[in-house]
Amino acid sequence: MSDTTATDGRVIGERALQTRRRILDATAALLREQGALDVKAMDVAREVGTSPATFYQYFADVEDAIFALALELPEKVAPIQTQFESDWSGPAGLDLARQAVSDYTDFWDENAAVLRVLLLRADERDERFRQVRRDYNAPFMTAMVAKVRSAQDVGRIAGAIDAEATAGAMLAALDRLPNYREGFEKRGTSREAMIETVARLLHSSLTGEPLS
Amino acid sequence: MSDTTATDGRVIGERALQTRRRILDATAALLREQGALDVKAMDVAREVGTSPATFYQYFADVEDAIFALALELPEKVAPIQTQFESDWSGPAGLDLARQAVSDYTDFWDENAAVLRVLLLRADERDERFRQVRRDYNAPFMTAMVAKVRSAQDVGRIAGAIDAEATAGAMLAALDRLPNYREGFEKRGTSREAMIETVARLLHSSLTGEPLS
DNA sequence: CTCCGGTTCTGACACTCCGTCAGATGGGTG
DNA sequence: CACCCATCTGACGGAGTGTCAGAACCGGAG
Repeated sequence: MSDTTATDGRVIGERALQTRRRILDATAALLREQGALDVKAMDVAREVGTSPATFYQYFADVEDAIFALALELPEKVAPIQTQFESDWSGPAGLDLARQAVSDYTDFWDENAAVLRVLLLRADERDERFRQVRRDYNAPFMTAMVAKVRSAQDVGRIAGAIDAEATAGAMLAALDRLPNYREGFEKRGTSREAMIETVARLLHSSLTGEPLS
Repeated sequence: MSDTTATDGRVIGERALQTRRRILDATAALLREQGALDVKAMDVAREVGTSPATFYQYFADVEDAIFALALELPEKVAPIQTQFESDWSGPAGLDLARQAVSDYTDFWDENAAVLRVLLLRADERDERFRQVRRDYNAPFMTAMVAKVRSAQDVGRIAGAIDAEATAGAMLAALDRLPNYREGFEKRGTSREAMIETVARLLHSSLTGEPLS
């Protein structure tokens, strides 16, 4: 699975790799411009300046191309995931949380179109998208669950709290709020205020330290 | 706008209303079964046992039909929204929060397919879906923002916290977690544990009372 | 330089779906 | 029963889908 292949299973060479890449880039661009429901294989082919048949040489359909884009996300997000692994206790921890939330928000802004399809198809129970969502989420979840558990160990967070659910709720906030930012800004909540607040919620919910 | 019309603007009668309804129900069913990217106008027509032309008499395309389904959500969710308006302070408040979270989760389970498209298209900046999302969200947001503000007034929550962002984060948790439930259950977190935890997070974040 | 063999690309096609119309259908009313 | 108007649909031109067989391309080998 580590070699990239054509739809017939053939391992592809340098020239083909470049074509495949141009198709992926065009798919990402159209996804951003037109939304997930409107991207046609033929649009992508036109955009790349190639024949539709070429598109089908590399991807079974548009969803398959978006899936390939989604496969690239876990790797891209890895540096941010490590930020969630450091110790967030104490006031310095709040700074770390701020940075992490800010970076994650930036990441969302850059990859929103693909992330939305990834989440949508995973929510719709498509197994392969679910697998990618797991790969994508797992490091965040593991890191955040560990924070909650260790706060529970020292009695800072009640045992009745479920660590997984807490981590999931925080990830939910991180994943949906970038989509609301524009609305927030219209009503006077700046990006910074949003990040500050979410960072505090994360910090408090994960470490059990008071919401200062 | 209060009368339901055909695509040519004509106000429609009883028989047509029933046809329209059957089309909407079939759309909802296919949406649940196949996911948003795969529903074709022709599939819907086949499902209803009618000609495709009939579909286009009532809806411009599949998205338009889903939009009509989304329009029905704000009304359906109203009873749950009022639960967010009561006073959640004190331990009795936690009970109210539990009930609200539980009901909202049920609502999501029943309307997941349409909700997902509503959020997706609104996130993709489609203006009419945005409008519906606003109508849908506003009562939740208003109620939750008010809770945070009044907690801030009595000094329970710091002024550096943004009330809108807090409410948004909680709504985010409510909107995404139902989609993760299956995964949670596989890893040992029951629906009840999830609801309990989210209820506590909401209660604590919105009232400023400690995460007990 | 030219020819060769494998790789990559595409024209052409059959099929399905889209979206529109003019006209057929049907059920309520006098 | 006959009419009328709301409703439905057959039929069509156009666009997108997906598949081939063969054309174009490219990097050696001679």
